[in-house]
This record gives sequence, structure tokens and C-alpha cells, in this order.
Amino acid sequence: MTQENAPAALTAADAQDKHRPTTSPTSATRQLCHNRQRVASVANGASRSKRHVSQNWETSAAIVASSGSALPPVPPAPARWTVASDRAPHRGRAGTALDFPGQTRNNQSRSRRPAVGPVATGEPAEPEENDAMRRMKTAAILSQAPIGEDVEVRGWVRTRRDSKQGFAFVEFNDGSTLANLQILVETSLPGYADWIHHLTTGASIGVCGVVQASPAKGQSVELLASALTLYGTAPAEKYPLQKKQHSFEFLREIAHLRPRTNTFGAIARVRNALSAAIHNFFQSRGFLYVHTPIITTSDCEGAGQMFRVTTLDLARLAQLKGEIDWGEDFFAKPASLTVSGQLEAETFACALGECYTFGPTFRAENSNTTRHLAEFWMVEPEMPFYDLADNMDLAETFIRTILRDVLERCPADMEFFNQRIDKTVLETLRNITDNEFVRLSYTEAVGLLENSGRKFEYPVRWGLDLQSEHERYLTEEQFRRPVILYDYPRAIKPFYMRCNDDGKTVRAMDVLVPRVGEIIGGSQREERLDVLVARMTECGLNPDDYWWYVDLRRYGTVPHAGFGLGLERTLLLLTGMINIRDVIAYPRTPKHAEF
RNA sequence: UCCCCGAUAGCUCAAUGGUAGAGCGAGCGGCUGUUAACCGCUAGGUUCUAGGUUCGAGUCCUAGUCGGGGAGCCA
Repeated sequence: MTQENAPAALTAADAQDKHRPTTSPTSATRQLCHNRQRVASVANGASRSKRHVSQNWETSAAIVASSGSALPPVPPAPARWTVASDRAPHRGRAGTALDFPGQTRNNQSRSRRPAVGPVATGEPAEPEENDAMRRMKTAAILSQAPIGEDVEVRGWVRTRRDSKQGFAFVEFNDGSTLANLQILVETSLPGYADWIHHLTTGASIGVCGVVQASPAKGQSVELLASALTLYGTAPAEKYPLQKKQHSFEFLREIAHLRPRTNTFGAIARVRNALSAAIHNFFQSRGFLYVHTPIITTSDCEGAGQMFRVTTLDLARLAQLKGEIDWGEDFFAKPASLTVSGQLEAETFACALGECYTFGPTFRAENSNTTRHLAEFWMVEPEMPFYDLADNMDLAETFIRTILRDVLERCPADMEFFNQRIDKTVLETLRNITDNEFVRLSYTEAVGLLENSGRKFEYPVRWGLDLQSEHERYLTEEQFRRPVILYDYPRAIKPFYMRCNDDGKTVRAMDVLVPRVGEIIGGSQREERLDVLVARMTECGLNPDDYWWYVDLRRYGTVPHAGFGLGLERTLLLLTGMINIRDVIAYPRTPKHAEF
């Protein structure tokens, strides 16, 4: 925004008049107009209602285009109806199919790229003389409020409210922020009556116009449209998303459309911010980002179902009798999708220092809960010369830092979650970022639970793993904040965890948080060769199968530690969402891999 | 995988074994610098599937499918 364009003293009414486009029929018909109707019809197929759309668009395009071509060239006017048809005359540079009035040089090439369909002419148009329009996202418009500036936005209609006062209000969203941009569409735009009813929930549009102060409550600025392009319609009688709240169960069935809702847009932005915060945390501390393999022939936990990866013909194998010859398979031995990158990450940590992995992980367990996915994302840092205390320190700092970063970066989305999803989520998160975690040994926790006077459904006894109800009691009732439990019985933990001198426990640690439960699992690793080999045998594993992992203890072994953080569980904590299937784009769970 | 609950209009849900209903959404009209708008009218149903009981089943019984909650496995 510039001082010349928008004097601070200008009233809302003044601004509106000053920037109101020329709307007389004469000037309107002078606009060179292009029809994007083919874009719409390509995207929509050929149902009855869609044909209806096409007819209207062709009609309005034909009228305006013929008028425009019959008149002598005029300077670009503020109001122009941009539609493009492959049948419409393309005259001069303004006739280029995707020409928008007033594009800046900076984003010219990008703006002229067709979104869909065959309408591009390949003839890039030169920017016009008084080209002042620039492409902007809603987030920038709302935060910068560039009053008086000509801008262009592209996105989707959320709702429309018609007024008989000569305009309609279009709620517009381009995903850049939770808030919608209110667009004022005046009935004086060419062909208004023919196309306004196509601006329904879900329709994709581009709008050029001037940013102006809004005279009504609800928004500080709005966009007064001077030109509008319809990319694709979304017939209201068919489009599944309505101008109302939908249940998460229903939205899960249309997961390809749910990013268009407030909740799932906010989740996507928070997930993005969380991922960035995770990388920032490690990168700023000198951790190395390591890409560990997705396909593996080792079983990290020595337990748990894995997804088999094979190129063998399963249909043929099913008819054959006898043993499967794995030598015939792609890797010449059984291979699976990884359940953890930890073992591979250890090899890098024991060479290059602190490192971390961040990628998808797969578990073929038949889990049907709100906290389990068959495919999920996990962050696994691994640090040489760290003991369990160092590990717990890092995990605590890590969680508090990434939560704080997301709170800072996504205030609007987080406020939305607090208002509409879980009214306690902000309080819970601040409680986590502002307070130290409780640290409790497993033995202490068992004693505490035994003496709580509380009746649990499952027994509490040293040597048994803690149940969900026990963990929830600790985090939600006893301490009301995250709890790190450590030094678990060795019998209930995997082979790679370092054995304590008591002979009964291992240097494991779980970070438990209210409502979600275990969000981090980690340990100090067993770095002593003889102890590790003995433990593998004890767990029923053949050390020869892990020869490369055991080699780390043969050559220059070091004490080291690490942990794994479930990304989706962190998102549950962050957003207040209940079901883990709603914080990942396309959840994979037993019997479900649609999309 | 186990336990419990559910499936009725596009969505969310009502409906003693006896003619299928509402709100929201949609269409049409009215009103309005509107904003979860408001007011009126209209359309919209193989009551998840397959059997069974009954004069009669959305309702009762059996099996299956799908969804939700809890548990286990774990991140």
C-alpha cells in the first residue's frame, strides 16, 4: 500500500467510490474478454447441469467478445470480464488466453500458466503499460491490508451471499490462512446474471480487484472485484461439501475433499509447521538429517508384524505346494517395509555424530484405535556419547521447543482448534511448554500406582507393562503434565536397550503426555558387545542376522542413545483432534487404503 | 484380534410391531453491507445387505458388511 493510493483519512465510503470500477454498459462492452469456459467443462465432464454451465458461459462470452472486437482499442479499463474460449477471437496481446489485467513482471510467467485445460496459446503477453496488479495470497492481504492496491487472488469459493443492493459477497479461501477473504462482486460486471449463480461452494475462481477497507463488521478489508475468472464449477446438488459442519466420519469418506474445510486446512498448515519446527530444532543443533531405507531385511524390534515386500507372483505361489524359495524374490531374501530407521541411524551416529531420521514408518499390526496407523511418520534422533539422562533432556527440550514454535507460527489455526475442537488445547500446550516434565523410574511409578488407592481394571505389579489407564492416571490426574518414565524391566523391552547393573532393568524411557499417552519411546543403546549378543540370544534373535549392527560394538563402540517421536501423535496433542486418522492426509489402517 | 454401541433424505438425527419425520443443506421467491444471515414455499427415501418371525417389520431374530467408542500391540 502506498500513501498516494490510500490516504489514511479516506473514509470507507470514499474509498469505495474512488476505486469503484467503471460500470456503464458501454465501457463494459469495450473490454476484451476471454472465455475460460473450456477449462470449466474439461474439469467437470458432461452432466446435464454442467452443460447448462457451458451454455451460459459461451453466451456471455460471445456477446462481449464480439462487442469488444468491433470497437477500437481503448486503454485498459478497471472492469473487465475475463473469459477465454478457443472459439473466441484472440486479437493482439490482450487476446492471449490467460491474460489477466494488470499483471506484474515478477509473477507474469507464473500467472499466465494455465491452471487446467487447453486454453494456453503459448504466446506470453507483455505486461500492460499501467500494470499495477500483483498476485497475492489471502494471508498476505489480511495481514498487510494493502488498501487501494490492485491485486489478483486465485482459490476457491466457500460461500456466497447475494444482496439486492447491486452486489454479492463471495467468501473466498486460497488455503494460505484459515480466514476467508470477502470479495465484493458487483452486479454491473458484464454478464453477471449469467455466471454469478455458478460461484457456489467449491467453485474455483481467480479475481482481480482493489483492496478496500470493509465498512461492515467481520473483516477489516475486502476485495472489490473488477475481473473474475471461473476455472471450474462445483454444482451444489452434487458437491459433497456443504455450507455447514460435517462429521469427521463423513469427511474421512471424502478425504480428497476434506483439505477444503477449515479444520483440515488448519491441520495441514499445523502439520507443515510442525515438520519445519522439527527440522529447525535439529538443524540448529548440528544434527545430521539421514535418510534411512524404507525397504529393509532386518526387523528392528524383533517383534511386530511387518509388511512384506515382494515381486513374487502371489497368485501362482498360492497354487503351489511346498516352501517358498526366497532366492527367487527381488532381494533374494525376505524383505519388508521398515518399522524403524533406528538401527541404520545408529550406524551414522557412530560415525558422524548427532543425526536424525524423519520419514514414513510401517506397522502391519491389526490395530483399530484412535492412536494407531499402519503408515505413520516418525522422527528418530540418535546421539553418540549420550546417556539416558542426556537423552531425556533432549527429548524434553525437543517437545517443548517444537510445540512453542508451532504456537508462534500458527496462532490463527491454534486459536481455531482451541475454539472449535478442544477448548483446553492451548492451556494444555502452554502447561507443557512452561513446565518441566516429571521424571519417574518405572519402579517408582509402580509404587505410586499401587499406593494411589485407585481401583484399576488391570493389575499393577512390578514386571508387568503399564496399561493405558495407568499412564493416563499419571499424566492426567497425578501430575497433570508430561511424565518421563525410565528404567523399565528388561523382560518387556527390546534387545538393543542398555542393561542396568541391577540385572533387572534396561535404560529405556517413555514420554507420556495427557490424553495421547506415549508420544516418545527411546533408550540408551547397549554398546557392550558381549551383553548385546547375549541379549539378542535371550530375545530369540540370531546375532548373525544383525552382523552389521553388532559390528558397531566390535569397532570403536561408544555409549549412545536415541528416541522416536510419533508425528501424528504429536499432532493429536497439538490440535486437540481425537482420531489419528484425521491428522494425516490419507490414513492407512486395517482394510483401508483408499485414495 | 476382543468387548460394547450404531447404520433411516445430500449431512446430522427422530419415529409403542400399524400411512416415513425434523433441523441443516439444495432449488425457487422475498428481505438484507451481508458474514453459521434471516423469512416463505418446493423437491428429495430400495430405512446398509441377505435370510427369517409376523396379518403387517425402519422397529423383533440370524448372518454378513461398514462406522464409532474402549482394550491389546506401539509411536
